[in-house]
Amino acid sequence: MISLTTHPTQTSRYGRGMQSRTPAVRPGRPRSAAADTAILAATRAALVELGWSKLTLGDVAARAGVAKTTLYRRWSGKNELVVDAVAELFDELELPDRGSLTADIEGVILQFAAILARPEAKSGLMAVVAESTRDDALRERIRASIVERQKLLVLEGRARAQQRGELPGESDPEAAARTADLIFDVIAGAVVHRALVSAEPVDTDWARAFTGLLLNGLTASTGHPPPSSHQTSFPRRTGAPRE
Amino acid sequence: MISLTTHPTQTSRYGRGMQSRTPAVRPGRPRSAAADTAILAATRAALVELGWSKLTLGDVAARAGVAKTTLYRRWSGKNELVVDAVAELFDELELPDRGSLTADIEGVILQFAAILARPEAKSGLMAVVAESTRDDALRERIRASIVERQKLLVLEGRARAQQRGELPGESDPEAAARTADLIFDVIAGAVVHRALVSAEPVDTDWARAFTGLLLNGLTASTGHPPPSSHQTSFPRRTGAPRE
DNA sequence: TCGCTTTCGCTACGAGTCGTAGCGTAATGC
DNA sequence: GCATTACGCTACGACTCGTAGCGAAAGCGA
Repeated sequence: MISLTTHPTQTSRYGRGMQSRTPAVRPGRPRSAAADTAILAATRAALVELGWSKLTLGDVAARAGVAKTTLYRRWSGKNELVVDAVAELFDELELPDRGSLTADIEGVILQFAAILARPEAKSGLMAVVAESTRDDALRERIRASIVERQKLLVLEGRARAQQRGELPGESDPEAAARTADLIFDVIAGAVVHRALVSAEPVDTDWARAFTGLLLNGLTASTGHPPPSSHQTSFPRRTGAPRE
Repeated sequence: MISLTTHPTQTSRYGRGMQSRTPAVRPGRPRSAAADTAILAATRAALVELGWSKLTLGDVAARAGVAKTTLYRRWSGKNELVVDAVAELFDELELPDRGSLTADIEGVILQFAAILARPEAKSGLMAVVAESTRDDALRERIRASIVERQKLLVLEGRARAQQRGELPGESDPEAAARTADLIFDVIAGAVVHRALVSAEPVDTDWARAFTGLLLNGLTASTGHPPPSSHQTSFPRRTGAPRE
């Protein structure tokens, strides 16, 4: 929660975390931080009720109890506003140590899917990504506030797996970075495609099958689902399997 | 090429290939098939120049040399029009036999990426997918005219690989279908994510690395260096197609 | 308490888009 | 000829956009 009416906001216009070194205190009336949270919440509510295309800034302003001009003073348009509103949904994304690489991957898949299942994320995220194909500044905003945090989970999970001895250490740092980018695109892309394009649920069964594919590959585990135990061809799972 | 002015179009409004058994010939003046192709081409041109958000139906009509009302008589709105316009881009998608599963996968990845690299596909496809999260009819239209054709390639590639002995035959048809859906989401999702979210090129290097991951899994081949160096605690089922 | 500065709420505005209605005309089949 | 449908064109109300201008409010320092 942001402290209320104490310090100026100035995170919204300049893009989450950018925190460009502007003078800490400016003369004049400070911007209401409460208005920021109200606007972003109103934006998500409007996304749920109306979806991206029918969402208007006038409507958002009315929901937030704020003048339309105030909205335009803080965000340059619909795209930037929705990015910030959706980005807050990803604050809950984290990677608790579940004891094994398999469990960690399954966990992050399900967490990511849980966010994507929310209607305000569905309709908002894809729309701004679509817009970002013609707007470099918007893409950078998305990358900094949403994508980068997801990628960090991949790096964290790999480091943890290497520490456990489940994955070999990396000799070439450049190749390691490429591999991490690849893994990230595969995981995030597959989950998004399953949830939004195929429009089928990302449940534990799917997450388990996907994780098996990711670790063992096609040639090993095609069409041999676990007989009755929910264990794949993997020999061991160290951590306690979340009851 | 569609034959010109001979038979009524009636594919556009009812969705590519649906071909509902309407009376083959209706009384009155038939719809101009030439207008259809002109409108769809104009839509793609407008997507390139303006992008999704700034594309207006009035502009498309003007480009196509057609009255705006004609456009509304054939398509119910922007979404449906763009789906049909983008769907034609996927007509070139096919799966020539490249001799091995590895080569087939790499080939389809690069083909798919080549389509996604075109600006009219970039900005249009993601936008309609975003809209489809709140419009079941639109999602079905996308599925029938775009997604299903991609999925067929996966099935074809697997059948070919099984015939070569590169993949085991499927005993349970239901599990086989689930696996095919999984593979499809992984491939299509990863390519889309790489191209649109990460905004980095899908070149042969990336396609090769991705294919390697897909076939062998993470535990085997992370990175280019010799696979013999570090071995994990996991048993490796390699190479030979287990019957 | 008084200025100074910036934000806020409000109203109003021109510009642009939307989707539809109405009309006369063109193209097909009977 | 007839009936039926598609087409081009014009016009329209409704809506959204993004901005401008204004007076009031909320901070800070003297």
